[in-house]
Amino acid sequence: MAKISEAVVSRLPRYHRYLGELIVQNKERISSEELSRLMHVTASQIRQDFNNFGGFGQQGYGYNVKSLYEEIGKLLGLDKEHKMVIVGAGNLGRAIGNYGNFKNRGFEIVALFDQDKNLIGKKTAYGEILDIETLYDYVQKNHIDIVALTLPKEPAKKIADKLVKCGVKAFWNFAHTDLSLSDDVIVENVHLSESLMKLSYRIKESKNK
Amino acid sequence: MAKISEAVVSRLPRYHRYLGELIVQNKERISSEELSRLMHVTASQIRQDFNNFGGFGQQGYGYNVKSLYEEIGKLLGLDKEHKMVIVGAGNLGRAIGNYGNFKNRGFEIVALFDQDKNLIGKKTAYGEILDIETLYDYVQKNHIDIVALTLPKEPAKKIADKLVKCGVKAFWNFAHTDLSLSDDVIVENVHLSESLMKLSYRIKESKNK
DNA sequence: ACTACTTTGTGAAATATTTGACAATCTTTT
DNA sequence: AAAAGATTGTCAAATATTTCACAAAGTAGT
Repeated sequence: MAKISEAVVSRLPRYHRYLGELIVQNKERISSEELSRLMHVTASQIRQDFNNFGGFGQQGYGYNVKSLYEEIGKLLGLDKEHKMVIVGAGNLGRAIGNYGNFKNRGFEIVALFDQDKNLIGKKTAYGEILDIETLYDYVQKNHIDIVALTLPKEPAKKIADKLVKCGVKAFWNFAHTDLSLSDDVIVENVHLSESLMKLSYRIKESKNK
Repeated sequence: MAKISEAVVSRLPRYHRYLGELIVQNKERISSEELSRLMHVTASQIRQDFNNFGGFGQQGYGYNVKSLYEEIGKLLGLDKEHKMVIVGAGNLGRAIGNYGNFKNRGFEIVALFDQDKNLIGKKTAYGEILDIETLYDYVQKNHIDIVALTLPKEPAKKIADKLVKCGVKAFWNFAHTDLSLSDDVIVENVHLSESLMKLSYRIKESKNK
Protein backbone atom coordinates (compact mmCIF):
# COMPACT_ATOMS: atom_id res chain seq x y z
CA MET A 1 0.00 0.00 0.00
CA ALA A 2 1.32 3.46 -0.87
CA LYS A 3 2.49 5.64 1.94
CA ILE A 4 -0.26 7.69 3.52
CA SER A 5 0.61 11.37 3.52
CA GLU A 6 1.26 13.29 6.71
CA ALA A 7 -1.80 15.46 6.17
CA VAL A 8 -4.07 12.44 5.92
CA VAL A 9 -2.59 10.70 8.96
CA SER A 10 -3.19 13.75 11.08
CA ARG A 11 -6.87 13.62 10.16
CA LEU A 12 -7.36 9.93 10.87
CA PRO A 13 -7.89 10.25 14.63
CA ARG A 14 -10.66 12.75 14.08
CA TYR A 15 -12.41 10.50 11.56
CA HIS A 16 -12.07 7.71 14.06
CA ARG A 17 -13.69 9.77 16.77
CA TYR A 18 -16.66 10.79 14.61
CA LEU A 19 -17.18 7.27 13.34
CA GLY A 20 -17.11 6.00 16.91
CA GLU A 21 -19.85 8.42 17.80
CA LEU A 22 -21.90 7.32 14.81
CA ILE A 23 -21.62 3.71 15.93
CA VAL A 24 -23.02 4.67 19.33
CA GLN A 25 -25.90 6.29 17.47
CA ASN A 26 -26.45 3.01 15.62
CA LYS A 27 -25.78 4.58 12.27
CA GLU A 28 -24.94 1.87 9.78
CA ARG A 29 -23.86 3.81 6.76
CA ILE A 30 -22.83 7.33 5.90
CA SER A 31 -22.03 9.23 2.73
CA SER A 32 -19.06 11.51 2.33
CA GLU A 33 -21.57 14.32 1.88
CA GLU A 34 -23.27 13.71 5.21
CA LEU A 35 -20.00 13.22 7.05
CA SER A 36 -18.69 16.40 5.51
CA ARG A 37 -21.57 18.40 6.97
CA LEU A 38 -20.96 16.82 10.37
CA MET A 39 -17.22 17.39 10.43
CA HIS A 40 -17.05 20.66 8.53
CA VAL A 41 -14.61 19.46 5.92
CA THR A 42 -15.21 18.98 2.19
CA ALA A 43 -16.78 15.76 0.95
CA SER A 44 -14.08 15.60 -1.66
CA GLN A 45 -11.39 15.53 0.98
CA ILE A 46 -13.14 12.75 2.81
CA ARG A 47 -13.37 10.61 -0.32
CA GLN A 48 -9.80 11.39 -1.25
CA ASP A 49 -8.64 10.51 2.25
CA PHE A 50 -10.58 7.27 2.56
CA ASN A 51 -9.44 6.20 -0.85
CA ASN A 52 -5.85 6.30 0.35
CA PHE A 53 -6.30 3.07 2.18
CA GLY A 54 -8.51 1.07 -0.13
CA GLY A 55 -11.99 1.55 -1.50
CA PHE A 56 -14.23 1.08 1.48
CA GLY A 57 -17.11 2.95 0.02
CA GLN A 58 -19.63 1.84 -2.49
CA GLN A 59 -21.26 3.96 -5.18
CA GLY A 60 -24.84 4.81 -4.45
CA TYR A 61 -24.47 3.57 -0.87
CA GLY A 62 -21.69 5.39 0.95
CA TYR A 63 -19.44 3.94 3.62
CA ASN A 64 -20.19 1.29 6.20
CA VAL A 65 -19.59 3.03 9.51
CA LYS A 66 -18.44 0.06 11.52
CA SER A 67 -15.99 -1.39 9.02
CA LEU A 68 -14.55 2.02 8.25
CA TYR A 69 -14.10 2.66 11.96
CA GLU A 70 -12.30 -0.61 12.38
CA GLU A 71 -10.15 -0.07 9.34
CA ILE A 72 -8.99 3.33 10.55
CA GLY A 73 -8.42 1.87 13.99
CA LYS A 74 -6.15 -0.77 12.51
CA LEU A 75 -4.28 1.84 10.51
CA LEU A 76 -3.68 3.78 13.71
CA GLY A 77 -2.50 0.64 15.44
CA LEU A 78 -5.36 0.70 17.93
CA ASP A 79 -5.89 -3.02 17.56
CA LYS A 80 -2.54 -3.58 19.25
CA GLU A 81 -1.94 -3.38 22.99
CA HIS A 82 0.45 -0.60 24.07
CA LYS A 83 2.06 -0.60 27.48
CA MET A 84 2.81 2.87 28.74
CA VAL A 85 4.53 4.26 31.79
CA ILE A 86 4.20 7.83 32.96
CA VAL A 87 7.26 9.62 34.26
CA GLY A 88 6.31 12.58 36.41
CA ALA A 89 3.46 12.15 38.85
CA GLY A 90 2.37 15.76 39.09
CA ASN A 91 -1.09 16.90 38.11
CA LEU A 92 -0.38 16.49 34.43
CA GLY A 93 0.95 12.98 34.78
CA ARG A 94 -2.02 11.95 36.83
CA ALA A 95 -4.38 13.75 34.49
CA ILE A 96 -3.41 12.02 31.28
CA GLY A 97 -4.08 8.64 32.80
CA ASN A 98 -7.67 9.58 33.47
CA TYR A 99 -8.23 11.33 30.20
CA GLY A 100 -10.02 9.71 27.34
CA ASN A 101 -10.64 6.12 28.14
CA PHE A 102 -7.22 4.97 27.03
CA LYS A 103 -7.51 1.41 28.21
CA ASN A 104 -10.33 0.69 25.79
CA ARG A 105 -8.25 1.99 22.91
CA GLY A 106 -5.36 -0.32 23.59
CA PHE A 107 -3.25 1.90 25.81
CA GLU A 108 -2.52 0.47 29.21
CA ILE A 109 -0.79 2.55 31.84
CA VAL A 110 1.27 0.11 33.82
CA ALA A 111 3.22 2.38 36.16
CA LEU A 112 3.79 5.92 37.32
CA PHE A 113 7.20 7.23 38.43
CA ASP A 114 8.46 10.33 40.18
CA GLN A 115 11.62 11.59 41.78
CA ASP A 116 9.87 13.45 44.59
CA LYS A 117 10.29 11.45 47.80
CA ASN A 118 7.02 12.91 49.08
CA LEU A 119 5.11 11.38 46.19
CA ILE A 120 6.80 7.99 46.02
CA GLY A 121 4.62 5.33 47.56
CA LYS A 122 1.39 7.27 47.21
CA LYS A 123 -1.51 5.25 45.84
CA THR A 124 -3.06 6.12 42.51
CA ALA A 125 -5.39 4.44 40.04
CA TYR A 126 -2.30 2.82 38.51
CA GLY A 127 -0.79 1.52 41.70
CA GLU A 128 1.79 3.16 43.89
CA ILE A 129 3.96 5.93 42.54
CA LEU A 130 7.38 4.34 42.05
CA ASP A 131 10.84 5.78 42.61
CA ILE A 132 12.31 7.10 39.39
CA GLU A 133 15.60 5.40 40.30
CA THR A 134 13.90 2.09 39.60
CA LEU A 135 12.59 3.24 36.20
CA TYR A 136 15.51 2.05 34.09
CA ASP A 137 15.42 -1.40 35.59
CA TYR A 138 11.68 -1.49 35.14
CA VAL A 139 11.65 -0.71 31.42
CA GLN A 140 14.33 -3.28 30.78
CA LYS A 141 12.50 -6.03 32.62
CA ASN A 142 9.04 -5.18 31.35
CA HIS A 143 8.24 -4.55 27.75
CA ILE A 144 7.24 -0.89 27.55
CA ASP A 145 5.98 0.58 24.29
CA ILE A 146 5.52 4.20 25.27
CA VAL A 147 6.97 6.48 27.91
CA ALA A 148 4.99 9.62 28.70
CA LEU A 149 7.16 12.43 30.01
CA THR A 150 5.28 14.83 32.24
CA LEU A 151 8.02 16.70 34.00
CA PRO A 152 10.13 19.84 33.53
CA LYS A 153 12.39 20.10 30.52
CA GLU A 154 15.78 19.55 32.14
CA PRO A 155 14.96 16.25 33.85
CA ALA A 156 12.88 15.22 30.84
CA LYS A 157 15.91 15.49 28.56
CA LYS A 158 18.19 13.62 30.89
CA ILE A 159 15.71 10.86 31.58
CA ALA A 160 14.83 10.45 27.91
CA ASP A 161 18.49 10.01 27.01
CA LYS A 162 18.91 7.31 29.63
CA LEU A 163 15.69 5.57 28.58
CA VAL A 164 16.79 5.44 24.97
CA LYS A 165 19.84 3.52 26.14
CA CYS A 166 17.47 1.12 27.89
CA GLY A 167 15.74 0.50 24.58
CA VAL A 168 12.70 2.76 24.76
CA LYS A 169 11.56 3.58 21.24
CA ALA A 170 8.62 5.96 21.70
CA PHE A 171 7.97 9.00 23.85
CA TRP A 172 4.90 11.08 24.46
CA ASN A 173 6.56 14.30 25.44
CA PHE A 174 4.78 16.99 27.44
CA ALA A 175 7.96 18.75 28.51
CA HIS A 176 8.47 22.22 27.13
CA THR A 177 11.38 21.24 24.90
CA ASP A 178 12.26 19.19 21.85
CA LEU A 179 14.03 15.98 22.72
CA SER A 180 16.79 15.46 20.20
CA LEU A 181 17.06 11.72 20.05
CA SER A 182 18.23 9.39 17.35
CA ASP A 183 16.17 8.88 14.23
CA ASP A 184 14.75 5.52 15.15
CA VAL A 185 13.18 6.90 18.32
CA ILE A 186 9.70 8.33 17.93
CA VAL A 187 8.73 11.47 19.80
CA GLU A 188 5.22 12.86 19.79
CA ASN A 189 5.17 16.30 21.35
CA VAL A 190 2.34 17.94 23.21
CA HIS A 191 3.43 21.51 23.67
CA LEU A 192 0.58 23.10 25.54
CA SER A 193 2.09 26.55 25.62
CA GLU A 194 2.42 26.52 21.85
CA SER A 195 -1.23 25.69 21.59
CA LEU A 196 -2.07 28.59 23.89
CA MET A 197 0.09 30.94 21.82
CA LYS A 198 -1.75 29.96 18.70
CA LEU A 199 -4.99 30.76 20.49
CA SER A 200 -3.55 34.11 21.48
CA TYR A 201 -2.58 34.79 17.88
CA ARG A 202 -6.09 34.06 16.70
CA ILE A 203 -7.58 36.31 19.37
CA LYS A 204 -5.32 39.12 18.20
CA GLU A 205 -6.20 38.50 14.57
CA SER A 206 -9.92 38.56 15.25
CA LYS A 207 -9.56 41.97 16.85
CA ASN A 208 -7.85 43.34 13.74
CA LYS A 209 -10.98 42.82 11.67
CA MET B 1 0.80 43.57 6.14
CA ALA B 2 -0.20 40.53 4.12
CA LYS B 3 -1.91 37.71 5.94
CA ILE B 4 0.49 35.22 7.47
CA SER B 5 -0.24 31.71 6.26
CA GLU B 6 -1.51 29.01 8.59
CA ALA B 7 1.68 27.00 8.16
CA VAL B 8 3.83 29.90 9.26
CA VAL B 9 1.67 30.78 12.26
CA SER B 10 1.89 27.24 13.54
CA ARG B 11 5.67 27.52 13.53
CA LEU B 12 5.87 30.85 15.31
CA PRO B 13 5.58 29.50 18.87
CA ARG B 14 8.48 27.17 18.27
CA TYR B 15 10.65 29.96 16.92
CA HIS B 16 9.67 31.98 19.94
CA ARG B 17 10.74 29.20 22.26
CA TYR B 18 14.13 28.72 20.64
CA LEU B 19 14.80 32.44 20.53
CA GLY B 20 13.90 32.69 24.21
CA GLU B 21 16.47 30.04 24.99
CA LEU B 22 19.08 31.86 22.93
CA ILE B 23 18.45 35.02 24.92
CA VAL B 24 19.08 33.13 28.15
CA GLN B 25 22.36 32.01 26.60
CA ASN B 26 23.20 35.64 25.89
CA LYS B 27 23.31 35.07 22.18
CA GLU B 28 22.95 38.40 20.42
CA ARG B 29 22.61 37.41 16.81
CA ILE B 30 21.93 34.30 14.81
CA SER B 31 21.92 33.36 11.14
CA SER B 32 19.20 31.36 9.47
CA GLU B 33 21.85 28.73 8.83
CA GLU B 34 22.77 28.34 12.50
CA LEU B 35 19.14 28.39 13.62
CA SER B 36 18.32 25.80 11.01
CA ARG B 37 20.87 23.40 12.47
CA LEU B 38 19.48 23.99 15.94
CA MET B 39 15.84 23.54 15.02
CA HIS B 40 16.20 20.93 12.30
CA VAL B 41 14.37 22.87 9.64
CA THR B 42 15.77 24.33 6.43
CA ALA B 43 17.44 27.73 6.49
CA SER B 44 15.37 28.66 3.48
CA GLN B 45 12.17 28.07 5.40
CA ILE B 46 13.38 30.21 8.27
CA ARG B 47 14.22 33.10 5.98
CA GLN B 48 10.96 32.71 4.11
CA ASP B 49 9.03 32.63 7.39
CA PHE B 50 10.73 35.60 8.98
CA ASN B 51 10.34 37.59 5.83
CA ASN B 52 6.59 37.25 6.13
CA PHE B 53 6.48 39.85 8.82
CA GLY B 54 9.07 42.33 7.69
CA GLY B 55 12.76 42.16 7.05
CA PHE B 56 14.27 41.73 10.47
CA GLY B 57 17.48 40.25 9.22
CA GLN B 58 20.44 41.96 7.76
CA GLN B 59 22.69 40.65 5.04
CA GLY B 60 26.05 39.53 6.27
CA TYR B 61 24.86 39.76 9.87
CA GLY B 62 21.83 37.57 10.45
CA TYR B 63 19.00 38.27 12.87
CA ASN B 64 19.09 40.07 16.17
CA VAL B 65 17.84 37.50 18.65
CA LYS B 66 16.18 39.84 21.08
CA SER B 67 14.29 41.99 18.60
CA LEU B 68 13.18 38.96 16.63
CA TYR B 69 11.95 37.34 19.84
CA GLU B 70 9.98 40.43 20.72
CA GLU B 71 8.58 40.80 17.26
CA ILE B 72 7.30 37.24 17.18
CA GLY B 73 5.95 37.72 20.69
CA LYS B 74 3.98 40.72 19.51
CA LEU B 75 2.68 38.82 16.51
CA LEU B 76 1.46 36.11 18.83
CA GLY B 77 -0.20 38.67 21.06
CA LEU B 78 2.05 37.84 24.01
CA ASP B 79 2.54 41.51 24.79
CA LYS B 80 -1.12 41.71 25.79
CA GLU B 81 -2.50 40.51 29.10
CA HIS B 82 -4.98 37.63 28.82
CA LYS B 83 -7.28 36.75 31.67
CA MET B 84 -8.19 33.09 31.75
CA VAL B 85 -10.50 30.97 33.84
CA ILE B 86 -10.31 27.22 34.04
CA VAL B 87 -13.52 25.23 34.11
CA GLY B 88 -12.99 21.77 35.52
CA ALA B 89 -10.73 21.45 38.56
CA GLY B 90 -9.60 17.87 38.03
CA ASN B 91 -5.98 16.95 37.56
CA LEU B 92 -5.88 18.35 34.07
CA GLY B 93 -7.37 21.68 35.07
CA ARG B 94 -4.96 22.04 37.91
CA ALA B 95 -2.08 20.85 35.75
CA ILE B 96 -2.38 23.43 33.00
CA GLY B 97 -2.17 26.23 35.50
CA ASN B 98 1.20 25.03 36.66
CA TYR B 99 2.53 24.24 33.24
CA GLY B 100 4.85 26.51 31.38
CA ASN B 101 5.19 29.74 33.23
CA PHE B 102 2.02 31.24 31.78
CA LYS B 103 1.94 34.31 33.92
CA ASN B 104 5.20 35.59 32.46
CA ARG B 105 3.83 35.19 28.96
CA GLY B 106 0.79 37.31 29.59
CA PHE B 107 -1.69 34.64 30.60
CA GLU B 108 -3.19 35.11 34.02
CA ILE B 109 -5.36 32.44 35.52
CA VAL B 110 -7.89 34.32 37.59
CA ALA B 111 -10.24 31.56 38.74
CA LEU B 112 -10.94 27.86 38.74
CA PHE B 113 -14.46 26.40 38.67
CA ASP B 114 -15.97 22.98 39.20
CA GLN B 115 -19.39 21.44 39.68
CA ASP B 116 -18.21 18.83 42.16
CA LYS B 117 -19.38 19.88 45.63
CA ASN B 118 -16.42 18.04 47.14
CA LEU B 119 -13.98 20.25 45.28
CA ILE B 120 -15.71 23.59 45.68
CA GLY B 121 -14.00 25.66 48.32
CA LYS B 122 -10.70 23.82 48.16
CA LYS B 123 -7.65 26.04 48.08
CA THR B 124 -5.38 26.08 45.05
CA ALA B 125 -2.62 28.29 43.71
CA TYR B 126 -5.35 30.37 42.05
CA GLY B 127 -7.56 30.79 45.08
CA GLU B 128 -10.52 28.68 46.09
CA ILE B 129 -12.25 26.43 43.60
CA LEU B 130 -15.52 28.19 42.82
CA ASP B 131 -18.97 26.76 42.19
CA ILE B 132 -19.65 26.43 38.50
CA GLU B 133 -23.12 27.92 39.08
CA THR B 134 -21.42 31.23 39.69
CA LEU B 135 -19.35 31.01 36.49
CA TYR B 136 -21.77 32.81 34.19
CA ASP B 137 -22.12 35.72 36.54
CA TYR B 138 -18.39 35.81 36.97
CA VAL B 139 -17.51 36.08 33.29
CA GLN B 140 -20.07 38.82 32.79
CA LYS B 141 -18.79 40.90 35.66
CA ASN B 142 -15.10 40.31 35.00
CA HIS B 143 -13.51 40.66 31.63
CA ILE B 144 -12.37 37.16 30.69
CA ASP B 145 -10.39 36.60 27.50
CA ILE B 146 -10.03 32.84 27.53
CA VAL B 147 -11.95 29.96 29.07
CA ALA B 148 -10.09 26.68 29.39
CA LEU B 149 -12.40 23.69 29.37
CA THR B 150 -10.97 20.72 31.22
CA LEU B 151 -13.98 18.53 31.76
CA PRO B 152 -15.83 15.69 30.00
CA LYS B 153 -17.38 16.34 26.61
CA GLU B 154 -21.05 16.53 27.55
CA PRO B 155 -20.73 19.22 30.22
CA ALA B 156 -18.07 20.97 28.14
CA LYS B 157 -20.50 21.41 25.26
CA LYS B 158 -23.31 22.64 27.47
CA ILE B 159 -21.13 25.03 29.39
CA ALA B 160 -19.48 26.40 26.25
CA ASP B 161 -22.87 27.19 24.74
CA LYS B 162 -23.92 29.08 27.83
CA LEU B 163 -20.62 30.93 28.03
CA VAL B 164 -20.90 32.09 24.43
CA LYS B 165 -24.20 33.72 25.40
CA CYS B 166 -22.34 35.47 28.20
CA GLY B 167 -19.95 36.92 25.67
CA VAL B 168 -16.95 34.59 25.88
CA LYS B 169 -15.04 34.71 22.58
CA ALA B 170 -12.21 32.22 23.03
CA PHE B 171 -11.96 28.69 24.36
CA TRP B 172 -9.03 26.43 25.03
CA ASN B 173 -10.75 23.11 24.71
CA PHE B 174 -9.37 19.93 26.26
CA ALA B 175 -12.66 18.03 26.07
CA HIS B 176 -12.75 15.09 23.73
CA THR B 177 -15.12 16.73 21.28
CA ASP B 178 -15.38 19.57 18.78
CA LEU B 179 -17.39 22.48 20.09
CA SER B 180 -19.56 23.74 17.26
CA LEU B 181 -19.89 27.40 18.06
CA SER B 182 -20.51 30.41 15.90
CA ASP B 183 -17.84 31.68 13.57
CA ASP B 184 -16.76 34.62 15.67
CA VAL B 185 -15.88 32.38 18.60
CA ILE B 186 -12.36 31.00 18.61
CA VAL B 187 -11.73 27.43 19.73
CA GLU B 188 -8.26 26.00 20.10
CA ASN B 189 -8.45 22.27 20.65
CA VAL B 190 -6.04 20.09 22.57
CA HIS B 191 -7.10 16.56 21.79
CA LEU B 192 -4.67 14.44 23.74
CA SER B 193 -6.06 11.15 22.55
CA GLU B 194 -5.57 12.20 18.95
CA SER B 195 -1.97 12.96 19.72
CA LEU B 196 -1.57 9.53 21.27
CA MET B 197 -3.15 7.89 18.23
CA LYS B 198 -0.69 9.63 15.96
CA LEU B 199 2.09 8.27 18.12
CA SER B 200 0.56 4.82 17.84
CA TYR B 201 0.44 5.18 14.07
CA ARG B 202 4.09 6.08 13.92
CA ILE B 203 5.03 3.14 16.14
CA LYS B 204 3.18 0.84 13.79
CA GLU B 205 4.80 2.41 10.74
CA SER B 206 8.29 2.04 12.17
CA LYS B 207 7.68 -1.67 12.68
CA ASN B 208 6.74 -2.10 9.03
CA LYS B 209 10.23 -1.16 7.94
C1' DA C 1 -35.85 -5.28 -16.18
C1' DC C 2 -35.86 -0.55 -16.66
C1' DT C 3 -35.35 4.16 -15.05
C1' DA C 4 -34.07 7.59 -11.95
C1' DC C 5 -31.27 8.59 -8.31
C1' DT C 6 -27.19 8.46 -5.32
C1' DT C 7 -22.60 8.47 -4.36
C1' DT C 8 -18.00 6.81 -4.91
C1' DG C 9 -13.32 6.80 -7.09
C1' DT C 10 -10.31 9.38 -9.63
C1' DG C 11 -7.92 12.41 -13.04
C1' DA C 12 -7.00 17.08 -13.53
C1' DA C 13 -6.90 21.86 -11.95
C1' DA C 14 -6.17 24.99 -8.36
C1' DT C 15 -3.89 26.33 -4.24
C1' DA C 16 -0.57 26.14 -0.66
C1' DT C 17 3.88 25.08 1.08
C1' DT C 18 8.67 24.05 0.84
C1' DT C 19 13.06 24.15 -1.25
C1' DG C 20 16.82 25.79 -4.25
C1' DA C 21 19.55 29.33 -6.16
C1' DC C 22 21.68 33.59 -6.39
C1' DA C 23 21.93 38.78 -6.79
C1' DA C 24 21.99 42.36 -3.53
C1' DT C 25 23.76 44.15 0.52
C1' DC C 26 25.80 44.27 4.75
C1' DT C 27 30.07 43.07 7.78
C1' DT C 28 34.79 42.24 8.57
C1' DT C 29 39.49 42.21 7.50
C1' DT C 30 43.40 44.18 5.69
C1' DA D 1 38.78 52.42 1.24
C1' DA D 2 38.93 48.27 -1.15
C1' DA D 3 38.49 43.31 -1.20
C1' DA D 4 36.79 39.15 0.71
C1' DG D 5 33.33 36.89 3.11
C1' DA D 6 28.74 36.20 5.08
C1' DT D 7 24.01 36.08 4.88
C1' DT D 8 19.59 37.95 3.77
C1' DG D 9 15.52 38.69 0.67
C1' DT D 10 13.29 36.94 -3.05
C1' DC D 11 12.20 34.78 -7.49
C1' DA D 12 11.33 30.51 -9.48
C1' DA D 13 10.95 25.54 -9.32
C1' DA D 14 9.51 21.55 -7.00
C1' DT D 15 6.27 19.26 -3.89
C1' DA D 16 2.32 18.60 -1.36
C1' DT D 17 -2.42 19.29 -0.47
C1' DT D 18 -7.05 20.49 -1.50
C1' DT D 19 -10.82 21.14 -4.47
C1' DC D 20 -13.48 20.43 -8.67
C1' DA D 21 -16.00 17.80 -11.87
C1' DC D 22 -17.79 13.83 -13.77
C1' DA D 23 -17.81 8.97 -15.56
C1' DA D 24 -18.58 4.65 -13.49
C1' DA D 25 -21.05 1.81 -10.58
C1' DG D 26 -23.91 0.99 -7.37
C1' DT D 27 -29.03 1.37 -5.07
C1' DA D 28 -34.03 1.85 -5.00
C1' DG D 29 -38.46 2.36 -6.86
C1' DT D 30 -41.74 0.96 -10.30
